[in-house]
Amino acid sequence: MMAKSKYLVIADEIKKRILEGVYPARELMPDQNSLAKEFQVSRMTVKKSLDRLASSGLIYKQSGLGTFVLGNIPIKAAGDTPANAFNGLTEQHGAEKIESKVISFEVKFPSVDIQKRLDVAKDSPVYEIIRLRIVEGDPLILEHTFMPVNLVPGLNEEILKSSIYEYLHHELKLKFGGAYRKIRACLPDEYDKKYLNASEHDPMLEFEEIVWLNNGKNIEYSTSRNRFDKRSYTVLDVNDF
Amino acid sequence: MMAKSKYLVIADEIKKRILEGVYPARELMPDQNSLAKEFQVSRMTVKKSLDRLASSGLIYKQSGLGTFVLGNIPIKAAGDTPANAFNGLTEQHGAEKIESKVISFEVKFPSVDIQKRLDVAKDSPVYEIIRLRIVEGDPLILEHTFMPVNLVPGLNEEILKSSIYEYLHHELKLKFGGAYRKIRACLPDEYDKKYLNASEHDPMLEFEEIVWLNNGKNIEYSTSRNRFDKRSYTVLDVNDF
DNA sequence: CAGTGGTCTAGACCACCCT
DNA sequence: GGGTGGTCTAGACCACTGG
Repeated sequence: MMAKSKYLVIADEIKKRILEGVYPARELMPDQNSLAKEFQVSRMTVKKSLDRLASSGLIYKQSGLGTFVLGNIPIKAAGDTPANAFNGLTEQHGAEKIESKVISFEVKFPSVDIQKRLDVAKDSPVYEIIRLRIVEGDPLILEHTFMPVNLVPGLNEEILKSSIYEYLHHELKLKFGGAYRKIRACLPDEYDKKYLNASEHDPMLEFEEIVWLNNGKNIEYSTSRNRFDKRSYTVLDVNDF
Repeated sequence: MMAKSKYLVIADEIKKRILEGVYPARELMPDQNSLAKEFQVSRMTVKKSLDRLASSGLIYKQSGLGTFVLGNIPIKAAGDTPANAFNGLTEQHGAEKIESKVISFEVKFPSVDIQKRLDVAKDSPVYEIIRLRIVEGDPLILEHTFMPVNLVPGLNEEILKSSIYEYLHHELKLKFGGAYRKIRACLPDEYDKKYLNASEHDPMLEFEEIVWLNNGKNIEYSTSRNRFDKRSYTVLDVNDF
């Protein structure tokens, strides 16, 4: 295991100083040369640290002027669910609080749509999984997932009841490369009514996604739904030009 | 104006090669040293180009192995609306296709909530604007916006009918620093029914956001709604560890 | 004008992967 | 071992900002 990079250590330290008010919000913080001298590193390394903080929305750099500390974001709350986050529910809430009920677990040949979305041949089997995720006794999300069998050997109900991501990462040693998600509102269907206690006209928030591995192979296509009053998604957008 | 940086030029060229299939999907592309030699730059510069492409989801780099070209994203479509994009509707659709109807345009003292969200004093006036955005004759989005008057002097109905962003950027020379958005589903209210032709039980997709400038000052707090069947939002998430 | 951040270099060492 | 990408350096030049 490699030691933590200098630029990460420095980024953490600067972040700490910002959060503690050592570098106050809405003011300039020390310039890159001073920081480089203080931390005994080259300016490039300091810049890399600042780039990180800038892309997380904590500071804003302006050539010729300096580096501003930005303020807190008023509508940002601790319970927010970032729309770009890989960690499944289990990591977000902790394994104790979460429970998974397997509604359906089948293997089948993929439909034309699923062939396209997972980039698999028509005779290459896929799992089709429907799971209800329950947080602190409250039914939260209904997941409808497809995964190629050849990429996920040995999947079973026991795993589905705990954490698929855990299995993929630690047992199969797979690494995610990225994901593309679509968020929309929709009407409830029979499953939503049955499992999420949605009434006839409760709006549903739907989350459709494709996840791929670091080798480019698609590992998952899924649609997840939750009741409109249970969950929203957040996005941070940082301007970079 | 500065000339385009080398690393941007190189990133564009590599992107072009990927899209044209010179570097085929799901295969390794040339290593950084070869590219550095080809483009007559240092390896650091090539790496910077590749970092850009990696964070846009086009390639994936793995230490010790090489750089993979990733494939197309199946559910990604040309008409997708990225949840992280600053350009208003006008830029997304082109000024000809879009029309804005001003439902309400007022100046008032901010409520306690708005004081917090815009970080303004209680006696510092704010604009409250309700606009209906119509694309190709179709009512698409109902926007409810608050902006501090002192940051946006001279706002008038004429501007509201065309493009606020245009005014902010080109007339007032303001630059956005970032935005934080929450996406959720909700029930239609009277405005939605009246202006977006939502029926009693049509789910609505709501987009709540705060936008700040590069100096950290909050320029806008708004909630926008569209009918569930008219629009969805997309997010690209790239794994970086 | 001096100071800022952005870019770029040539070279170095490292951890990692495959053989 | 040989090749990959990741990090880091010491220094350089640039464009932009402010006084």
